[in-house]
Amino acid sequence: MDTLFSDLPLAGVPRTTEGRLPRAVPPRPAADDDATGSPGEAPAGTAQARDTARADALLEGLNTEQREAVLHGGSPLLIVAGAGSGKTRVLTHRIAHKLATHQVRPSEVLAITFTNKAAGEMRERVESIVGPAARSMWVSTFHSACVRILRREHAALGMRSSFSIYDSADSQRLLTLVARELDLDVKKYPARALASKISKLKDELVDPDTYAQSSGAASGEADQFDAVLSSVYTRYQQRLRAAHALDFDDLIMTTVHLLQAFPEVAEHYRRRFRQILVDEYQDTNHAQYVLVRELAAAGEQGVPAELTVVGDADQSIYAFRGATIRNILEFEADYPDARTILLEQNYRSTQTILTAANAVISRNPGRKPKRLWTDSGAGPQIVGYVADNEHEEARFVAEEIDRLGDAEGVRPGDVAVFYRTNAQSRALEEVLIRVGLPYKVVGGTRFYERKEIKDAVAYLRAIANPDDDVNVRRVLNVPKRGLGDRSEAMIAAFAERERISFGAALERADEAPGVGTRAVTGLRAFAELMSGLRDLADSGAGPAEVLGAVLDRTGYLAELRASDDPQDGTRVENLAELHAVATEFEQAEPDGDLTDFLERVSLVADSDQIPDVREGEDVEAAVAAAREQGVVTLMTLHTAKGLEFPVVFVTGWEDGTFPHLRSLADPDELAEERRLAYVGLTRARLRLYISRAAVRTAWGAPNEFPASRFLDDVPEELVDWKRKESSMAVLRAGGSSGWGSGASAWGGRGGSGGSRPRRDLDSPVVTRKALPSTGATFGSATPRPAGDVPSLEIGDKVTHDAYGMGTVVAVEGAGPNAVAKIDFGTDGTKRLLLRYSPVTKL
DNA sequence: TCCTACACTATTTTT
DNA sequence: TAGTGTAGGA
Repeated sequence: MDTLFSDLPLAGVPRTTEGRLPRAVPPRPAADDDATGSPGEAPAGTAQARDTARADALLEGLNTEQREAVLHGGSPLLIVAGAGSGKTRVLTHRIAHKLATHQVRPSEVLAITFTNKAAGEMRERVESIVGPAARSMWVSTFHSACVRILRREHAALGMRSSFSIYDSADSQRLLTLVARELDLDVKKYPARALASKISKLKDELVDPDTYAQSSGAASGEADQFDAVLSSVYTRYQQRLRAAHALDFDDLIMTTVHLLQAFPEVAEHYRRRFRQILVDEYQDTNHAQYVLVRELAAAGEQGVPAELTVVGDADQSIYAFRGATIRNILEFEADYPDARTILLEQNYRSTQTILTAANAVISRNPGRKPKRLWTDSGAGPQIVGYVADNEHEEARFVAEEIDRLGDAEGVRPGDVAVFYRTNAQSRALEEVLIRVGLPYKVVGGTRFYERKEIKDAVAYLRAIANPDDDVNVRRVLNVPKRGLGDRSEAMIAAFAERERISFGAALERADEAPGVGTRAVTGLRAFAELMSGLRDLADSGAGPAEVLGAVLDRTGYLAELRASDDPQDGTRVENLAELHAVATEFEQAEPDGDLTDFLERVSLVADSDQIPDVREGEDVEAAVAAAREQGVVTLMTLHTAKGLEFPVVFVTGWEDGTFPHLRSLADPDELAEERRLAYVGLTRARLRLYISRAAVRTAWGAPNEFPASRFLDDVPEELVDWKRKESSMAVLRAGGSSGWGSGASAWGGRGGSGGSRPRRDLDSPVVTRKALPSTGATFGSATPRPAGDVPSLEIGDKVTHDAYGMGTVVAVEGAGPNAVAKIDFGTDGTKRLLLRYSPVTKL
């Protein structure tokens, strides 16, 4: 359906619109319109007929509401799109329809999403309908759109156009510098906390001056924390400005301020964008809301752009990052003549799944009623499972995937496993490795957050923007070149005194007081290194070449290659990957310079753009398998938003895991957890599994968790429980009383296993014997009795349940606390606490 | 200046 | 447990 017109020549779309509408914006140059290379002008009648046909075809296969959403015009539109209700389709068809009926030209369209991925998909889908003319639309994330505007208007802001973009790690670094400068107690004011406070202020468009006023800091009436925060914020912002840098939140806030401070700039964009669409509107924060409002305001010509927002308050799961459901709930109040269209028909899931999801979400207070439905039938029951611990849970998942493969031809690529926190992936991974199911973990530590990548990128940033203090200082002594804290502090002090940037001070290192001669030599060498690299970049070398020079000339690569730490091998590969990304960039954008590349890197931290080959994995086999069957996808519930899979496992339904412990006390946070559950459930198309573990090991210690309260909300008859109670619950019930006295009933039992200090509930030796639960000894969180710990020596061969064969390379400690360092070959070298590790001496 | 030992902390995170 | 950051010694 989306490719409906992919075979039609569509050059006529923009051409016939030319001059039809009086526009302040000059017609786009022919280059844009001629992109399809179609020669000559089609006869008007034919073109018109064709356009009409095309527009009509865009409505085919849509339900009534979808059709209305595509056709609506003349006032702001809110599309409340339930999960799986075909929202992207509606959005893309709406754009295509506006184009086909000449209500708008491609260059007048601004479509905003939250992820690059979503933007890419939308662009692709519109392009497949409309053709290459779609390329002159702005389809981008909030942040990219803002960068685009800011680069264009940098002069008005007094910034260089190659300004740096700081990600959250960079801003924390800068905040650490600021905190040190202000002599703050780092325990009392951790950079993390300061960063999050400042981020929130920026989300609310509160600049340092305003905050100084409103917090009372300016008049000395603020409490201590606010006063400190105020001065940190002020200083932080000064340093950003001096470094020609903007953090993520600045991108939005500064753009808003720009539009508000320079009416002629605002006017330009208001004239340009006549059709503004915002996806995932429930995830917008205040700053983004104001940005949209500014852009969609009526300009001097008095006609506001047509605004369409799409969202679902029930899928708002980013309140902790400043998103406010308010924006979507109050849309009609914000835009009084707005029209609201509800999309409730779901095209993704079975009715069983939808009923469960509806039931869970309906418990949220203050929610606008909405019920998803489908006409695709009930489908199979949801399968429930209660495991004794997370390893058992993982084993259940793996076995079930395997079984589905045999019984129903389900491929690994059809399956996704969700969990609340990243740490939960470990148990799952261990088992998947063991049973040989190919998988990938989406999210987690992302490519661009790895140390070596950040180092390399820091060099590039420092080259592109010599005043970028944070990045210059980051690489000053990386790799080690004898420039320690002292030298750095001296230069920083000198820079401060001279009111120049750190980078500029470096150039005059010999003038700086207090720097030893040896350090001066090193500093000078570093300054020369940097200016050599800058010359290279200025001479027109592409990002890949500059990157290559960085890695060579700094000795960074050489140092990694010389290292015998196996991790460093991976680092080299990652850098090679970065180089490949740069090369690709050069090919895709021959005109792009270093700044453009850095912008891409800063704004596209999308992990799934980088093929994630795990350590020790046979690359070719993985790729081949992935191509044929796909791989099981592991990710957090947050990451799962917007995706769908035929088979979905939502694991960890325990109070304390999901809903997360930190949310239990706060009704608002609990409501957000519930929405997260809703998001998770509605990802499933056909088969849905929910599972929980009675005992989960979280940061070292096993803990017992009761069943998630959300489970109570899933109607009983929808769930086929394969196992309804944990072994312990059964034991307890059989013992004396039920839940309440469980802990005491088990108190004092722990001593049986030996001298271990232990909690009363992790006596799995007993449990397992008492109840033949589910088979083989599992996982590593099951401590063995002290006598069972194998005594190992260097050189011993061992086998590990997950990692296979290995050789002991080091042993630390003895008895129950013995730790062995074991080389598992391709799986790397691991440090294992033997008491908790399934290691057997051979 | 660099290395090691210890202490601390520990959601979710589209950009 | 594991990863990170800070403090103190060589």
